[in-house]
Amino acid sequence: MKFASSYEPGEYEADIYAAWEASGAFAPNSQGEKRFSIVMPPPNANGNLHIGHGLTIALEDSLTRYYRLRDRKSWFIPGADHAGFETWVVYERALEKEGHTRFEYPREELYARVWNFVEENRGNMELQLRALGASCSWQDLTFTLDENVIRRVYATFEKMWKDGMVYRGEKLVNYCTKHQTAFADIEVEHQDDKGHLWDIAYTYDGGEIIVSTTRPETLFGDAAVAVNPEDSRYKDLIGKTVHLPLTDREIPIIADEHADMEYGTGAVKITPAHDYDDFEVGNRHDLPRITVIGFDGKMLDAAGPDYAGLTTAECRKKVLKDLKEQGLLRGEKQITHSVAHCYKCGTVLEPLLMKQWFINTEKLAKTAVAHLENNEIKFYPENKKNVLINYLKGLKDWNISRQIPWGIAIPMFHCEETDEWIFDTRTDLHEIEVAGKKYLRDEDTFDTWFSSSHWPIVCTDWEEGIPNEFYPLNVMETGADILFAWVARMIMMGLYVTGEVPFREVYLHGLVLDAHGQKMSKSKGNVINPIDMVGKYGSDAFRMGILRGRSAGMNQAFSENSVVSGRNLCNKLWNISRFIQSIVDEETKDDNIIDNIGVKTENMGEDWICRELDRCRSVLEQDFAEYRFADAVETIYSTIWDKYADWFIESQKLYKNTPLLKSTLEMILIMLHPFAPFVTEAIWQNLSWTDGMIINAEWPLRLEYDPISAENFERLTITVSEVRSTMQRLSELNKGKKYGLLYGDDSLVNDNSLLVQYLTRCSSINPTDGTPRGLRIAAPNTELYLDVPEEIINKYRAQLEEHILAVGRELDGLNARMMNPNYVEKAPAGLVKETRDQIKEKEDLISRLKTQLKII
RNA sequence: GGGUUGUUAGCUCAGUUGGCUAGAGCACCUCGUUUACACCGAGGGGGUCGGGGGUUCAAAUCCCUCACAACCCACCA
Repeated sequence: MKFASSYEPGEYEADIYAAWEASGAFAPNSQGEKRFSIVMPPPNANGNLHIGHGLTIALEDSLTRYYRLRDRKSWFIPGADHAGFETWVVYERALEKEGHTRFEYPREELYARVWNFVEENRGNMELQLRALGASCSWQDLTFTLDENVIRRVYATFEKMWKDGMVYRGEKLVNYCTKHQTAFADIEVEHQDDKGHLWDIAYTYDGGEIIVSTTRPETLFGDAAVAVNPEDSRYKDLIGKTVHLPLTDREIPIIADEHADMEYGTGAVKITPAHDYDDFEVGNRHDLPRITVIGFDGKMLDAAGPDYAGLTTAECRKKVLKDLKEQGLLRGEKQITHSVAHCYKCGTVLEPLLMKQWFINTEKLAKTAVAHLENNEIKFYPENKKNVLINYLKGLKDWNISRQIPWGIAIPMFHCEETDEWIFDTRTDLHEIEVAGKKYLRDEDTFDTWFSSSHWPIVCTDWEEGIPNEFYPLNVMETGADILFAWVARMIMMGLYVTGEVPFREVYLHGLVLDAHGQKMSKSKGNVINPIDMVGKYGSDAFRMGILRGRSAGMNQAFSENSVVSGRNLCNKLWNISRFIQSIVDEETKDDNIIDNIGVKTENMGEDWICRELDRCRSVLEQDFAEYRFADAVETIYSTIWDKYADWFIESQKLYKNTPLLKSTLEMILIMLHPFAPFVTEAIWQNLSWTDGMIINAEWPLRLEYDPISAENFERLTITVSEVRSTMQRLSELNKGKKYGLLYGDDSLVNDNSLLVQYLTRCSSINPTDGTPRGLRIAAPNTELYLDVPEEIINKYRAQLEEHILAVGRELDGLNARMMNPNYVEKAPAGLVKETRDQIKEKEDLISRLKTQLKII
């Protein structure tokens, strides 16, 4: 016997995965006409998978396995991300621990060191992907720093450079003085912080103007004081100059809408080099940009000898003290305002002027919007399309320079003599010579999203002019949280490079929250590790559990209970298989093999299960087409448990149709396989008659059955349930007592009396002798009595009367509906007929129940 | 400030274009060694679908409004 009494996932999973991998089943090697291509959002190469990856893999792998079963050339392309900044932070921390800093090494050496660091830590996440059952084509794994990725990114960048979409601009960037790099707007985390608002007097001949600021240390960079042009208080001052405190500078008072009359004193200091709004104001009024804070977060010489070299915090203190001494500090109040922080170290980001490479996104965004509005990409959930379009319509230029060595070097070289920039791919060199002139490489690297935006292109090896079978991807599955950062950019880049959208459909999953709907975070200590779940309940259980009760785009709690129910299903299926195998073994032993007879239904239970399995198949097909994973899991779950096991297997204990048992078991295994690949394969391998591996099996075809016969069985199940329920209630009145069944003019029960007796576990079953006695079973279209002695029925009387009243209330409701002429006239005919039928049914039921009372 | 989504059983969630008595898993209660399975079997309890209004023969579902929650974007001198 190959089947133990329960399924232990740990004993099978690793071997099964190894067997799949060795067989080459993950490659897109079907002979089918259609294809299915999907890429994995690359997890961090040197990290561990988190619960979100668990969800991603459950979704993507279920799809892949489904389409593989449907005989499509299915290609699930795995990836690994160099995770530029993420990895950099981890590495820098490691360096710090050893007592070093990045500034001790040249960039080339740092790059090599991080490469080794990643290489050493790599492989962990790949093992974890295997544990989750990802059936991805490992030989096609793409690393974000692979040769072909860099080549493609350079080609795009060159094209953009030639198209005039790349420019070098001095703009304010979000700068982390700890990590010493700039961030894109999208990477900035805003937090509400407590701060102070100080009022400072700027004096002029014969008066003063009070400005409010949260950042007095930037005062040295002030280029003007702005007031609102509508503000009558300051009308006469516009055009005059004021003295900038603690300096010997005079700055103009200008009129600009930016100054809010309602806020503070209505006058605001303008510091173009250290504030985004002020930068814009400065541009409008042609103000100088005076940088007073350095990249190390310390004050520069421009702040004056007393302040240069201080940190911003020290400087703020001193400025306030000095202002106070001079009597220029006029007020201080506490406020809460939102402040930009580094999402890694929490340092307050400093807006600093930097020369950076920018992509002009106007054309890219416009093209993307046009294709989106043309419905070339279908979104799940649907509303994300409009969210994306709105974002693209307001998109600003994209800063693609990052000041960290770990990434793809920007292929631009600068000649100091001529101040000219040229494109060149020889980024392994620090300096190059072209036409007798010396050029130095820009030290910066690309924003990771710039290279990641090529993901569908590089993973499918798309090349210009060469037909590519797998591009555009069938679907892009990723987190809703990176809709802007990634999905938007892939669409823009796909269109720019290939002229086509990079994928036909987008499925976005939400955040996986903890059991109480809280965001998981290390600091809260509520992080659930998917691999722990796999160890505890098995990979299949985790996959089904995380898909259950989850819909596109929504942040939803992770419930371990759902994983438990997944585990239970695996065991249930295991035992169903164990039972069927035992029947097959019996027959083999008796040398009574009837395999070659072929699969035929021989009784109504068999027709019924064929109908239910066929319905299940068609619901699953629909669910996969529309990405309704939770519904699919629930459908296959209830088909296996509530239908196949509870009714079909039970009835087969009387009628053994072995060929049908075998073929229907194969069918449920195959239908469950996309979600629970391991247990279905383990069973497939243990069954005596199956060939090959289930991963390569074929999705079931439409099943034939007799619908009338199937419907009869359905009726029988209702009758049986009613008998059981009645018996249970009686048993509460008369402990543990069993009763016999008597049937009257009822061909269904008559023809299937043994089955009815078996399923109801009643003590006997006989035809009535013409005069019915006992308690009539309330199920419709049946004449069946429980042979219960009168005194017990008397005890049951009150319950029965209550039941009749309840049915009567329902009947009243239905009658009221029919009395409404508008309903009869306007509701669909089918529905009205249904109501009529129901009324008849209720009336019949009441009469049956009343019979029970009369008999007494 | 702008936007998106949500509020359904004790908990986590379904409910696809309005239409049977609103469903599932887990939890709960009662009974149960019956040719697989106690990770089991049978039966059962539990919801005026966030509040209020409207449209309709009919609303958990559509519209308005209020409350609460989450997320995203922008911004707060």
